[in-house]
Order: sequence, then C-alpha cells, then structure tokens
Amino acid sequence: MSIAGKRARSDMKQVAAHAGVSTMTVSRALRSPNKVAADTLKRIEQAIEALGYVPDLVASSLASKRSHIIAVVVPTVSSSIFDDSVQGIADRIGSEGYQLIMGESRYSAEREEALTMALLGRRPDGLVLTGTTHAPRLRDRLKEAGLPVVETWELTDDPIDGVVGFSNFDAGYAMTAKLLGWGYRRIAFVGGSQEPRTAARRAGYEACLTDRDIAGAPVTAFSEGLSLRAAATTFESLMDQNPELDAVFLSSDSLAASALFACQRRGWPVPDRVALAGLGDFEIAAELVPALTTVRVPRYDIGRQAADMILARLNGSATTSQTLDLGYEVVRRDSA
Amino acid sequence: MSIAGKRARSDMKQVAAHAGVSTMTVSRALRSPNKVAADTLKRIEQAIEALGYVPDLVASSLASKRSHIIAVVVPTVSSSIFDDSVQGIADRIGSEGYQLIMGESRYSAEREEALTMALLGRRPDGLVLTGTTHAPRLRDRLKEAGLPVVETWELTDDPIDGVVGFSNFDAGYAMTAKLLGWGYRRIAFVGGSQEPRTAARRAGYEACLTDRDIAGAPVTAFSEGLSLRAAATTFESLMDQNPELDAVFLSSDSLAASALFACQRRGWPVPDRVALAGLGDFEIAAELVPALTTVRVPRYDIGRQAADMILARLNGSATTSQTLDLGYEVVRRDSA
DNA sequence: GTGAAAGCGCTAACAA
DNA sequence: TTGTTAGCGCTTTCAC
Repeated sequence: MSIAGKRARSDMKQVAAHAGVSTMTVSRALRSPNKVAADTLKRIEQAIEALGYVPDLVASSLASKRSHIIAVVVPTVSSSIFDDSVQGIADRIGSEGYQLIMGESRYSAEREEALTMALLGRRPDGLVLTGTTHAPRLRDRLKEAGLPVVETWELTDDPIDGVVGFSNFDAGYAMTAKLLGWGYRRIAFVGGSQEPRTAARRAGYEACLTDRDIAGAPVTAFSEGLSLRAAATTFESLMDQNPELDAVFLSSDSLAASALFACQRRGWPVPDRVALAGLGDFEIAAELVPALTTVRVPRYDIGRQAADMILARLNGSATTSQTLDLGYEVVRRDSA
Repeated sequence: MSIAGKRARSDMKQVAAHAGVSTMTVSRALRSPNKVAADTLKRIEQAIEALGYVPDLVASSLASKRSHIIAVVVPTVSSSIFDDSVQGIADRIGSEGYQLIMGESRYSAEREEALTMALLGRRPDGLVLTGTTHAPRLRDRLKEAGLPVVETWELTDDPIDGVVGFSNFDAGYAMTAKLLGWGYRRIAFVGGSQEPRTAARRAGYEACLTDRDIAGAPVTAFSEGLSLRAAATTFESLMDQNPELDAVFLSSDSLAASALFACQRRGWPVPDRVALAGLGDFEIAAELVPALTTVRVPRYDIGRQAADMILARLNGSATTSQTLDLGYEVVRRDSA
C-alpha cells in the first residue's frame, strides 16, 4: 500500500514557490538562517510546515560534498563492549547534526575491508574503526582517502590517522601485577584468540609473569565464540586440569561473570577457592556477588573522543590528528 | 594531514575512459554485470582496480531513487535488549547490499519524531521503528511517506504499515499466571514506567491477578533509568516494605539479575525466600545461579523478520505489509 | 539580502 | 551490447 506512494514528496522548488522566493533562499534559510531576512525566513518556515517538506540530504551531500555522516565499523553490534563507544560517538555527533552509519566486521579483517569500502561509498565525513589491526590494502586506501579516520580501543606506533584508546598490553600487565601483589601465585588467563586486543592483554599477562619470574609457565585457555556458556565450560575444564590455580584473569567481565557463576554452581567460594578478575568494568561487575575485581576502561569516552577528534578536524579547529591515550584503572573489589 | 587530501578520488568517468567505454557501461558493469560483454567487463574491472575507484552511492541514490539504506530507530544503542534485533536486521540486509543508518530516540516520542524525520532526509528505502507508540504527526507523515515502515516489539490494531512483535500484555499475563500456578501468591511487579512495552507487561500482570481474584492488590515498583544499581535499590526497598512477598516479576532479565544479586548479598535463598522471574531470556539468564525463570522473546527474529518484510516489499514480492506475531515462551528455570 | 546559472556523480529512458 | 541525452534535488559561485 504505502509503497505505492501517496502525494509526491515535496521538494525545495515547491517550498520556494510557496514562499515566493528562489530555491537558493530556501537553502540559505535551512543552512544559515541568519543570512536571511526575518520575515522571509518566517514565510519559508511556514511553507516548509505547510508542505511537510523534508530536505533531501542525498542531494545536499552530492552538491556540497559534505554528507554529515560518520561511518563506524565495530566487530559486532550485539556486544555490550562496543555499545558504549557507539553511544559516545552518537552523543557527540548527534548535537552537531551528524548521523551514524554502521557496519559489522565480525572480527574479520577481510570483511572489515569490504565493509569499510562500501561505507566509504556513502562519502562519510569521517570514519571510526575498531582496533588498529587492518588489512594493509585498507590502510593504504584510507590514507589516500583524505578523510579523518580514527582507530579506537588500542594504541599503535603506526596509525592511519588519529587514535583513541589505551594499552591493552599494559592493562593485562597491570592486573597481573596486582594479582601477584595481592598474593596470588598460580594465575591463569582466559580469553579469545581472535581479537588482537585480547592477544595484547594476554601478552601483557605473560610478560608480567616472566618479569617477576614466577614459578611455572603461564596457563592460558581460549574461549572463542564469546558465548557465556562456552566461557563457563572453558573455565571449568581449566580448573579441572589445573586445580592448583588460585586466580584466573579473564579478558572481559562477561567471561568473568560466567566463571563466577560456574564457581557458584560448584559451591566454590570466591576468592578463597579461586580469585577472579575481569576487564571492562561493565555495569554488572559492581553488582555481582562477590563484586568483580576488574580493569576499568574508558568505553564511552573512546567513542566520544573519537567523534570529537573527527569533528575538530571537520571544523578546522584541528589540522592534524593525534594519539589519545585514555588509560585504564585496576578496580579492586571482592572477587580477588 | 589526510584531510588536506591526496590524489582526488576517481569517478566513473575516469574509469570509463581508462576502460575505453562510456560511463553507462561502467554503471551497468557495477549494477548488472550480466548485461555487459565478458571482455568489456574485465577491462572495466581492471580499470576500477587500477584507479581504486569506489562508486559514489550518494550520486547513485540521487539518480536512481534507491538508497539501499534501511533506517533504524531504537530507544538506545547501549542496551542488550535491542542489540539482537539490530543484529537481525543487519544480518538480513547485509547480504543484499543494504546498509544501516541508526538513531536513538532515548525513549522520547518527541526525539523519535525529530530523529526519524532527519533520517528520512537520507531517503532510506525502508524504516524500522521500535514500538507502536509514536507522535501522531509522525504516524501521519510516515503513512504519507510511501516507504515500507515496520514497527517492532509490540503488536497493534492500528499499525502505520507492517508490524513484527509479540504481545507484551500477554507475556506479562502468562508469566503471572505461571507464577500463580507454581503456588506463589504475593507477587510484585518491577519495571520502568516510561516504556510502553513495560507498561503493557504490567497491565498483563495486573489483569491476571484481577482475573484470578488474588487477595491483596497488585504491588508494583518503578525502576527508572534502567541502571542495575537503581534496580537493586528498588527491589530492596520493595522487599523491605512488603516482606510478605513470595515472588517478584521484573520486566527484564537485567533487572531480575540485579534483584538476584541483592538477594545473594542479603543471604536470601532464591526461590525459597522470594522467587524471581524476568523477561527476555538474555544469555545470562541461563547462567545465573539459580538460573532465571523468564519469558523468552524473539529478540533476534524481530529484527530479521522486520528486515525481511521490508525487503519483500522492495523486491516486489510482497505488495502489502502485514502483522507478524512472533510469540513468546515462558521458560521455567530454578529461580521460580 | 536575494537570485540565476552551472554542475555535483550517477542512472533512467531511450536510441543505435 | 553499448552509447546519448537529460536530469535527480540540492548548493556553489557569482552577480545584483
């Protein structure tokens, strides 16, 4: 029914005719109302209201070469990890009249490249990428593309353009050091292996153990697929095979929560039987019983600052992108 | 730096020149390669590769009046509730070359209207809305807009166009009936009051108690803001003021999890001191200890089917939108 | 403060 | 199978 179309959408020409001015004046009324006489402006506004005119941003983008769109690539949309960053971006750009176009890389560099190129077809004014590991060809193309690009959630010596994040290596190292400081000695690490960020956390964990020359090799287990069920299973078999473990560091709070529930099912007291630590400081971390010891990372601010960096470039108030290290913070609660 | 621009983006004309054909042939090679001779196609592909050409979808949209964009309005992006639906949409449309443009209504009908009109400026081929409660003016405009619109997460007698969801009233009613069937008598309801969907669940709950003529009025508490902390506080004061309660039905699994943690902190056995039930069947529901009794709702499928409905309309394989009731299912676990 | 002409990069409709 | 012409709805530029 509705696809058949009712009365045709009205365009700027109709608004102009209705208000007795030229389209140029309507355009000005929309973009820079202060350059239009007050009464003219009022007539135009009435015409817009009367006709239910909605400016065609597609035509506007084509003519002005400004789309007012920011493209965002995340590994997955259904993951509380990146949601907050997207929220940060949305909050920052929404007030400036920008809109968000999104795509999912599904943790594949190949898909990321294809998707990003497709998004570039919309001629976004800026691009936010997750991570700093990308297909080399994509990096090259983005460097040539001439639009502000911000990589997030990691730091790197060789950015495409701007970077906003923190050191996942350091975060992994710091939590491990804290656990050692609190007296734990047999510490395992659990996390996926696909994500470069998790790999960096693991590397930090291993480096810390090596530095402190802790007896016994690092114990690591992989929990792919990110499902809570898989995480619980992984944790349980890890504990079965290494009953001497006194602490487990999981690469995200979701995994840690899952491990905690596994302990509860077994009747294991946490942290007495085994201490648990996560990463992220998700909202649930403070609510869990015992509350979760974790590494707080600036999820929301990563998005906000990334958007800010892009807008600064677009407004001309910054000519060069930068690297912004937002840091992290170990938060000790009761689980370790 | 990169904003200064490197070598200018190449356009279709350059590709055409490089391949020795007209732009129209390049356009065909892109949209319907089967209508182009094999060797011509190859030359064009080489030209595209050589020039690093990325088709301008903005110009394409303007000329063809097909944007290949689906607009989605959700109350909030950082909420696991709608993520899965967005994922469902993304999965369904991604394979068809469509892209997603998103905005947040923040649970405000006013914001929803402004946002939706702004999104319509991008001339999306379809629109997915959350809920069936909208500003009347928005409804009118969308009916006139002549594009496929699908409302989700609820059912309604008076849709704008298509609807995909389930009855929140029935879901609330069903869970309440089950709780009564399991022997609970003093049942409270906790949920926000802003969301129409929560209100419908509450109405279902109240209707059930009324129908069964259960002694005592329904006990309800509001937990706004959606924060887990607020939910815990609300639950605790509810219990303090109504110590006789033997079951609490919370309008989402997040709230229920929060209530469960509150019980754990107080050393209250669940369900013996108080039974807990949620709604959503989030991934965490099955992992909690005790595992959460809840109402499973088709979060992912809502998105998938909504996208499907839109695509069917766009492909002409459906001429009229419909109402799709995806149902719900009470899942009994250990918490009630 | 306002308008006229030109054109953004592509594709519909037609023709060859 | 391929090309030509016109134009999508707006904004740029320049003139008044």
